[in-house]
Amino acid sequence: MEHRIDRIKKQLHSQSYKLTPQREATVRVLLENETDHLSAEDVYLLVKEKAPEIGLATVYRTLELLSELKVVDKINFGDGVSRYDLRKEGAEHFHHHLVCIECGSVEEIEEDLLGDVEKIVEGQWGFQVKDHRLTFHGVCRVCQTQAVAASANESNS
Amino acid sequence: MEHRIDRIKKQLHSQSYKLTPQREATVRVLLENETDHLSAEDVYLLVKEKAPEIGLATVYRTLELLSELKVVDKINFGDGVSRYDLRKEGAEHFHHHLVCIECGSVEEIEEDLLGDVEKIVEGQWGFQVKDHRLTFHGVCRVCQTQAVAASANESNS
DNA sequence: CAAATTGATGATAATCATTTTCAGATAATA
DNA sequence: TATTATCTGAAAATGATTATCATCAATTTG
Ligand SMILES: [Mn+2]
Ligand SMILES: [Mn+2]
Ligand SMILES: [Zn+2]
Ligand SMILES: [Zn+2]
Repeated sequence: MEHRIDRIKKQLHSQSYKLTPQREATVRVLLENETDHLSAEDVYLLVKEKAPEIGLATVYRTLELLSELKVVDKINFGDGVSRYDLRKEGAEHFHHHLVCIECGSVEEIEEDLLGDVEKIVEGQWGFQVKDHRLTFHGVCRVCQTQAVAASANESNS
Repeated sequence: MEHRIDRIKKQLHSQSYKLTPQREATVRVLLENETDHLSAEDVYLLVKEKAPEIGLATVYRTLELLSELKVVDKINFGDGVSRYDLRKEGAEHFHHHLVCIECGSVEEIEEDLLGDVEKIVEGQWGFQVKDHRLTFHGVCRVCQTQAVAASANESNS
């Protein structure tokens, strides 16, 4: 944890930005909720618990800054809000997401999986890939089992 | 063109929606600008040219309706607006996009390319894929050539 | 046919996420 | 220390989208 904050601190300094207390508190919240996909408002409420005087605008500014530095990725699942997702340390590309259309759960895939596809895109379209966004929409494991159970229930009622 | 409108008309009717003049005008604008990625406001301004009395709210309502019917896909490239993209006729999945980080151009890929990846996701994650969103961020062919030209220019100046 | 119901529309107001403004703090620099 | 640039919180502004509501047109009912 401290190690990752140090890392981010150095990244900020390398562009002559400072790790202010507000920024540090924000980064800590992101690290402590790494598996979630928090909106700016979500982050704001969590940061307020440890730094009650922080303003919402500062949270937005910090998230924007971390986005530029590629510490976080800004992502949009189609509800009206942007969500901020910590990039795994050393990851070249953004990770993928599985969004369940039944229950709304979001699962992550760390594996790249797109190596071959990117080769095709570079070769066939002459497009130099720097990053990607991939989201699958479908039915998660849990909802599949529930659907099976429901239909079984139906057929013997 | 008329053929595709007929198709959409039937799709609407099958859910007991009507193809009103406003809805038809909106669909026509989408068909006539198939390669673009229009925002609701964009669509509104274009529809106004052929049906000046239409209201913005109706355009939003129509786009929402077409979204439900999977006639269009609502997409978000990270600027603050939703864009609406006609789905190719008979296409099972949404097509992919190449967004240039230099010039902002957006290119489309109709080929699916994700068959293998989806097999892995279904097999390894037990996630039943229904649709996907894939966007590559990088440098388009045009900007690559310009970059080469610029650096060549630099080295012999 | 006349009356009643329904669905769709346009104008407007309301909502809500995000950005901007600005005056005051804080930290870096000379 | 004086100067300068950076950062901050509060509040106002912005801009996209949604909700409201009175009206209209088509459809159904009696
Ligand atoms: Mn994620
Ligand atoms: Mn497209
Ligand atoms: Zn689910
Ligand atoms: Zn380009």
